[in-house]
Amino acid sequence: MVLNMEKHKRQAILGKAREWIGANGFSEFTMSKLAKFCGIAKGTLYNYFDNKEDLMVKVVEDRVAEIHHEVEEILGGSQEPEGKLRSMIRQGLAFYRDNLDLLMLYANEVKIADCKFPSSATAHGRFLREHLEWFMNRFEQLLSDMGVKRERRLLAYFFHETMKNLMSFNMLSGRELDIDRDADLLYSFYFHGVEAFQ
Amino acid sequence: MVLNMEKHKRQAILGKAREWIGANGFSEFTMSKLAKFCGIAKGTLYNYFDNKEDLMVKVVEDRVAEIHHEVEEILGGSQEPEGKLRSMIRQGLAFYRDNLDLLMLYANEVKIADCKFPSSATAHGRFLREHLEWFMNRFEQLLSDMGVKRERRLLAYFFHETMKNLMSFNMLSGRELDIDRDADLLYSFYFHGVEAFQ
Amino acid sequence: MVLNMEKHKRQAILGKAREWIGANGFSEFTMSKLAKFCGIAKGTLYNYFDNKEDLMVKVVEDRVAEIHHEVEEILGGSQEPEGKLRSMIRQGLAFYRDNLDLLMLYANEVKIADCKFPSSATAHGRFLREHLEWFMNRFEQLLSDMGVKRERRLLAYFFHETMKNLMSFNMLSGRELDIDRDADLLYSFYFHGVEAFQ
Amino acid sequence: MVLNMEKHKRQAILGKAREWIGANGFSEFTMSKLAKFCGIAKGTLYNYFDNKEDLMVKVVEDRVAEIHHEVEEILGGSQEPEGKLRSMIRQGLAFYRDNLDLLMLYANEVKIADCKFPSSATAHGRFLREHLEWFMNRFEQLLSDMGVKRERRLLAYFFHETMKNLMSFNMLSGRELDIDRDADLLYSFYFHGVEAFQ
DNA sequence: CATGAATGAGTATTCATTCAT
DNA sequence: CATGAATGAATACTCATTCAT
Repeated sequence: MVLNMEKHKRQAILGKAREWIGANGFSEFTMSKLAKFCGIAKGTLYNYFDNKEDLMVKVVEDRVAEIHHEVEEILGGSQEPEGKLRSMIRQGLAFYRDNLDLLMLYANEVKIADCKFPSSATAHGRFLREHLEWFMNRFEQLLSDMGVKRERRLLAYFFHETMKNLMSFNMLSGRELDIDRDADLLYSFYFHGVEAFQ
Repeated sequence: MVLNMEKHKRQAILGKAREWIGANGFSEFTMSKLAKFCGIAKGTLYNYFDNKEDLMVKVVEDRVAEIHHEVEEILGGSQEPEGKLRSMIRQGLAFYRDNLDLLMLYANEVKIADCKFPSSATAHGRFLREHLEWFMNRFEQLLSDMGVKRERRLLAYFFHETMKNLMSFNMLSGRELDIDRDADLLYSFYFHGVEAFQ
Repeated sequence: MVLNMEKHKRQAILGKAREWIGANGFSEFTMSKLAKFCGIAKGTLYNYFDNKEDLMVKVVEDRVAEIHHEVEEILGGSQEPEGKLRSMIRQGLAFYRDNLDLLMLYANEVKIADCKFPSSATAHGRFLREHLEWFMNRFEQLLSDMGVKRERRLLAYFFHETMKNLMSFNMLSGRELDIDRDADLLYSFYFHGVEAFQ
Repeated sequence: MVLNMEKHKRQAILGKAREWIGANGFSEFTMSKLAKFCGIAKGTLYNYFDNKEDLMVKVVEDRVAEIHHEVEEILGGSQEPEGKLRSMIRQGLAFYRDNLDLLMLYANEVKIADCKFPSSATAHGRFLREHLEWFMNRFEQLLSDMGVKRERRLLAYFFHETMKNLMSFNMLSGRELDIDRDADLLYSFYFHGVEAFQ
């Protein structure tokens, strides 16, 4: 019961946190603001989360679990490889559309610096890198199925980043996301390169 | 002479700043830490730079000028379009190899958040975005020369990002940069897509 | 209740601030010193006041409201003009006796400089000047009732200042305030000038 | 020779300091700004003055000497007392017109607080208070000559302050100083009080 | 003497975290 | 469990003063 209630409240807080970050950006995020936004006391947050880092990990955690699940469904399904690739793209675009803050998190927190000096890495940054690792491992298999012979890991990474790049491009240039059009574009670019646009 | 000394010290501080940022990431960067890292007093920094923002812009400024110059040389040269593309890749890789901290700056400071919340944008972030704008404008011409009919702006952005992606990938996975090999890889991926690796 | 406690502490801090300023003057006043003087942490001050300016305005605000009220009562009453003038003097002296720090605030913060350089004016300085304005407007009426034909505004200002001058004189020369005696003195000087002392 | 040069430069710096303070107000005054305004190095200032306090005393010193001299001339002259009083007023108004910064200095630095806590007093504040003391002593004699029987010291103080009050009033209300008119006004007020304006 | 780079203590302010209620 | 007042270390920045050249 209590645990249940606890879980509920925890989830409610996380939802609010996402909402806030999505609306106001990441660097302005503070515990006070979150508490006020949730309509609870600052101290209460610390009953549910060890600290800000912990909360930030949890903010990401379940949505990353969600991706894991969706990716598993697509890659473990019975479509042709190309169909899977297209599905991956559509799912990725839809996901980032609904979780724009994660895009920012990725941009800001999956830091190269953390690789050189892991001690200074943030917990949520580490978490995101672990997910990236998992994703690349998983995606390499698809590339293998598609007959890709070399550099599968790099290409897996490119896939992950290129999708974010498209979202970033849209944001930076004020272009609207159109999943049908943009999924096609991405597929063409990723599979055939610039050549496809000649 | 004195001016020379001033310039020297200014450059020395900027060098140290780059070193620090390269090693520890951007968001942890403070004036106190830099002062200590330089072995000078906090106040001294303010004899050379108006404020933190100013210093951070200066950290980027001259090297961006350097890129501008090199890019102009390649794109304004007499090579075939494909030759130019290859040269751009080699130049870009070499540049990032020598200026690894700029990679982080880009990752951390060309923020999507700043497009949604421009008020919170930093001066050096704006500076980098302006450079990006310039680069894309310039690169679109090459794509046009290569006969690319559609989505040239997006593809220009992809070029810029893909190069950084390769560098990031190397860092994240501990892979060594090999300009010959990696330039070929990038050319293949960018021009022909994943297909080229089948 | 809680609000009550809050208000209490807020008032306690303001009281301490007045005490400190009364004892040490205004230009030396800092948030650190106040915090230490209150025996609380620096950050705590910011739980009660937005910033130093805000605190300094609040230091003055309620007591100025008090003067407003008392002045209205006297000037709006049914005494003869001369009676009103005498009452004003007694009230003013009593007020400054009980709020010596305000004397310093006036001396230091209703700055002539702020008129020449309004950009550098402080919020509490502006506040005090607005009160002065109000007072002069109000007092001009009394002078009119007394049959004063010319220079009423200047004379209103002289009234305000002369009262402060007496207080300052007492402080500077170690003379004790004696309201009966000093009210008479002021009345004589203000109404009849030096002549009255011949 | 050298001493002469030294004295010359010292005076030049003091002149510049007055000019700066008169133009920009007192609270913004810093050694760096003065050095730049003089076109010399910061360190040079310290060859001529022990510290900022010392410089600020010297800024006042000679002009106060000037007043001393003028006051002596008037009070020691052969005019009738009333003539002397009128001369004092005209001389005072002219002096403050030409040395507006001293008005600010008086307002800000002859602090009541310094009487209660002399340890925190500034050197130039002390200097100004000493001058005030001298002035009051000197002026009391005139009042005596005019047949003033009581409260001569207080009235001397009032004289000093009232003159400043008129200047302040002009500044605060944007009124222009007109020495003929304002000297008459002051004489009437000081000698006959408000009564004279009925 | 003149210089001006270097200093460091000091200023206002923020914010993650704790703890008595 | 919930609260929110209190904390204090940290941040960017200033400026009177010193001292090697």
